[in-house]
Amino acid sequence: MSSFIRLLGPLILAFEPSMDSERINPSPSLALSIGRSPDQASNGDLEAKLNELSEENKRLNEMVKAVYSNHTALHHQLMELTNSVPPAEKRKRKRMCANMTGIYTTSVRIDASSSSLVVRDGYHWRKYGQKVTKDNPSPRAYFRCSFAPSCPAKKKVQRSAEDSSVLIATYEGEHNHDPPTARDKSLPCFVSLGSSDSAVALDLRPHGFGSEVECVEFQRILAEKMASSLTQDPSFAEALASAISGRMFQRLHAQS
DNA sequence: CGCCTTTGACCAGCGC
DNA sequence: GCGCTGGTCAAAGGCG
Repeated sequence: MSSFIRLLGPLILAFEPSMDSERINPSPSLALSIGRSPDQASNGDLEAKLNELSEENKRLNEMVKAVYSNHTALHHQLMELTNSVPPAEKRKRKRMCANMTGIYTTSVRIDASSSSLVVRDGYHWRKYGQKVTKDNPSPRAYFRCSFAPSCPAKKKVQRSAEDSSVLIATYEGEHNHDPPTARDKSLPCFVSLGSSDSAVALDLRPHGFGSEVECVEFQRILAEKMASSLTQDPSFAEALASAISGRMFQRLHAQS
């Protein structure tokens, strides 16, 4: 959950609604000229386009504000639920937190029919145990980092009790070595979208990004990955083409 | 042959 | 003290 919020954080910040209308800066690539060259476009047309884009930007800002307020409300609910935990459970959690810093959990959606408990995250893990726990019918698998013998990093993987297609991975301890490959080192997080057999791989190192530069770089890579996945998705391309052609048809219709 | 998973046994902590 | 539960160990066997 925390890693999920951490992932969402930069995105939410990147889309933080702004009340400053001067910051609205429609991309030149969006300024479509239908049926005539940019030289022929009159100031009136450009003004109309600008107004239209401003309106659209305003609508998107409203949507983002709504999403942001929903996120805030959910966060409050989560805090309330956390506070309503029975005292015994509270003590247990407090003890666990005191003894083990750097514990992070993440959920990964997989194929529900798959029995695999593997969460790919770029590291090499060796399974050393499996146990059926009281609160969940599906077994919990215990993994230890096998890349370096002295590495204290561990993880537990278990299917969600509510949704068997979701794997809950709990990471404990820090890796005392670099990720196995140079690619992993330069790419702290990679996200696969679309296919059912894909796994979301997250770098859950407790200290997060080493610097603001790394964070910005991560956001850039994440955006590229998402854009790449979307452009490779035929259904998305089809929807996009449909939206653009619909828009063009509207404009032509309005001009005629 | 080395590395991995599986699985039953064992251990420690906690509540009653 | 006893039973329950979660976490770990280690032997056995599979696989490339």
